[in-house]
Amino acid sequence: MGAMRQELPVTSYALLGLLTLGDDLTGYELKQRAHATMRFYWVAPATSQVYSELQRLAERGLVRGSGPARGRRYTITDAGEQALREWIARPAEFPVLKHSPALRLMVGAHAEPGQLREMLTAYADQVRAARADLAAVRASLVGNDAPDQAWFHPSLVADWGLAFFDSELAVTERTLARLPQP
Amino acid sequence: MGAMRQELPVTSYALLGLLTLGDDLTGYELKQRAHATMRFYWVAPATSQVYSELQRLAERGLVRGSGPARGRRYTITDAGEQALREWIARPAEFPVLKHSPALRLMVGAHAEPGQLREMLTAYADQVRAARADLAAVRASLVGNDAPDQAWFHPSLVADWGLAFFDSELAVTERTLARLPQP
DNA sequence: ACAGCCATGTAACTCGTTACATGATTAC
DNA sequence: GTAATCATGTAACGAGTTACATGGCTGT
Repeated sequence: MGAMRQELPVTSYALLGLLTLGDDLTGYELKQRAHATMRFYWVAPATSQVYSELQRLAERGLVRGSGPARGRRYTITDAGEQALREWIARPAEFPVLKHSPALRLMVGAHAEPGQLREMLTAYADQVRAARADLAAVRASLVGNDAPDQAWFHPSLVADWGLAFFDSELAVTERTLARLPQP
Repeated sequence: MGAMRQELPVTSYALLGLLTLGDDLTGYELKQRAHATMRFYWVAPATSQVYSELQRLAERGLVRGSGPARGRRYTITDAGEQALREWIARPAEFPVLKHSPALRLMVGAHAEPGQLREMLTAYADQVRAARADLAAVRASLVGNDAPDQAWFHPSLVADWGLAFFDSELAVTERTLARLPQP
């Protein structure tokens, strides 16, 4: 019967991907996991979206829910794994960055003196906090992150994120040093 | 006459900010400028959105259009500059990254061998191309980028973007080296 | 008993996109 | 003359958000 191969947004594949790591999840747990890990290099969808996305994936036959309506656990199906493999093979979109501190810096000529310094130091603090969160995630993968183990690819991505945060910190400090001193 | 201080999305301020650099622009030119510069750290809005955004900004009194309907040029108003200053002073949102290559890497366990290498080398090429585009923008600012000159802040942002691309390139290569060799 | 977390959804809305339409001007 | 670029929009749509509603379970 017809494959009903409608296009799905990337976030659908992201959630589908989370279901391939570890075991079956409820919608609630999936939302938690997305927030804990995926938010560092993709957006973490709103709670309501996780549920509607799961329904759509179930309609498409890419996940299967089992158990009572409350506490129902979702598993990726063979068709889901197939769809995921096809998505991986497609050319990757170029990353989209929405960098509000940089945007503010661009119009910094209109800021009061000192405002940019404040903004950048606050940003550096946020980056350090995010980096610490991600470092904790990365630490939890240690011991199972060899090339033939389950957390190999997730740990590659976590390291990527850590490098991004390190780069952001370095640039922020370099930029602070280039601003007119108070 | 109440201030009609409705919230605006960040993209509105981004476009408003572009109008403070250089001279008045038509919608068409604004779209070009956004694509040439802003896309590196914010999304470049679709053409149609630029026009509707300009209409909204005009309704709010933040920009003023003058001239015939065709070729009309928009200037930021005093109220617009005020709104921009207030926006700069607000706490900056944490950057949002939608990193499709990293997302694919996360589920790399389901990819055919070699697929990840292909994806990452293709990504590195894209990054190099984007970096070259941005480097050209940066070069055009040289000579007017001292702290008291017009392109000081834009050049800070351009350098930020170049550092981001350099970091991405380095991480991509490091990740390639960690993948099982073919 | 009450707070907080677990768990699932609906409704309304905004942002931003693609596809399309239209026509003028410029380059070759 | 015809292709490309300049220039401005409308319409339909989709993704994703916030606000809200509902109720069970758990710890204190």
